[in-house]
Amino acid sequence: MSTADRRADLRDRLIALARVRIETQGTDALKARDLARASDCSVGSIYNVFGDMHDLLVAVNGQTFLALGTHVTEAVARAGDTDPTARLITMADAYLDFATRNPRLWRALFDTQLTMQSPEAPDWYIRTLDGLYEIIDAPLTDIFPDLPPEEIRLRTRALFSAIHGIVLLGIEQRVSGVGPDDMPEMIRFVLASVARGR
Amino acid sequence: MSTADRRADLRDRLIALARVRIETQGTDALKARDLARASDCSVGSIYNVFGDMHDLLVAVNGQTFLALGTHVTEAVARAGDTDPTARLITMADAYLDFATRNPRLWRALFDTQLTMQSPEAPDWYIRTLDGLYEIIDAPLTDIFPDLPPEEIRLRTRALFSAIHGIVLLGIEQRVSGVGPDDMPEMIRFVLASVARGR
DNA sequence: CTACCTTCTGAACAGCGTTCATCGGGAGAT
DNA sequence: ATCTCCCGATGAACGCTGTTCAGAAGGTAG
Repeated sequence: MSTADRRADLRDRLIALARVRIETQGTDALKARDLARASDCSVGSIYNVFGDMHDLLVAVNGQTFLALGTHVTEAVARAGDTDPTARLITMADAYLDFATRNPRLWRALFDTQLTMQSPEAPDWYIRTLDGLYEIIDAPLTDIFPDLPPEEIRLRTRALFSAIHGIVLLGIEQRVSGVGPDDMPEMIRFVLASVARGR
Repeated sequence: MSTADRRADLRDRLIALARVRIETQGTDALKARDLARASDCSVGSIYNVFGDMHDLLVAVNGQTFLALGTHVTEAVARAGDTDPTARLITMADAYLDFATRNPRLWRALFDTQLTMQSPEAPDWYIRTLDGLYEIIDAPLTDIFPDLPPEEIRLRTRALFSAIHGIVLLGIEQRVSGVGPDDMPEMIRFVLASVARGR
């Protein structure tokens, strides 16, 4: 077993352990010493595999982001809607469903402020997000057939951000009186309005 | 000068200093020792005034939240729009403007996860948010005169969350290709669609 | 078997929020 | 004015972080 293999092994083990920690206790539960103990290696070895703890969080987020993408994509494929409005709602519901079932992993995607230190987003991030955008572009193009692609994309980003905001504030229960039961109705209100605005 | 007065004084000084720290360097720059040095007191005194550092952050957020509320309210009053759609857009633009001009203070409002430890939101938080909701209710009632108040409030929360999402992802530049220039257009797209859905 | 290089190790370091035994100064009684 | 006493202020100390790096351990080539 080569050195590279062992490093890859440790890397996978650390990511798996880190994901469990985040899933069950949240991002703050990622501790170097705890992971070293659980993965049966020294704290120093973690830094041979990841530059720092933040890199490990990013690695977990990469898996989460991919899982989120397939969750939404499969929901759209499964529903097989032809009506563009229904397709938008299916996607938003799938997004809400993923966030509801994996609240801490989903939160972890956003509570790493990649805005401050590293302006350049990772490549996989751009590509995965772009894949998500493309499947939103499709129904929007059906609804607004006369708009140029860049106008479609602007609306795609607006809708994604809007749904994200509804899910975010809903899940955090930051907004008084918002129960999880209200969220599908809120999603339908926004998406149906947009679709009707043809 | 009584003890209570001195405590109140220190409290105000600490809040002011903390706000400057957050404004210029972000929430992570709130350090007990740094604040003690700057406010010319001991670290222990901070804990005589605030239960812990988180309480201090909440105090700063309280001021920020009030300022945000008046910023939006004044923008609506200044514009004096009669058209409900224009009023919604004025409010959303004011929200965006506040977040753009005070990005770190605005961020600080949300990166304290009040979701985990303290389920009960502070009283002032509920009341301020409710005041914000009421001024959104008004134009929405104009647009949907036949809806009962609770249906109006549901749409109010949906719109607030949606605009919040657009501003959030726009300001963090998390979403690839979103420039600050696009955000007013995205806001208008969502709000105009909703208003047209009368 | 030796010599060398790479990898792994965990004690050590700097810094954090928080606590609490200790101290000092102001308020009230004499 | 002086003495007590008590309560708020203090900052060293505690336990916890992430991160580093001198040295140990181990594998490999000669």
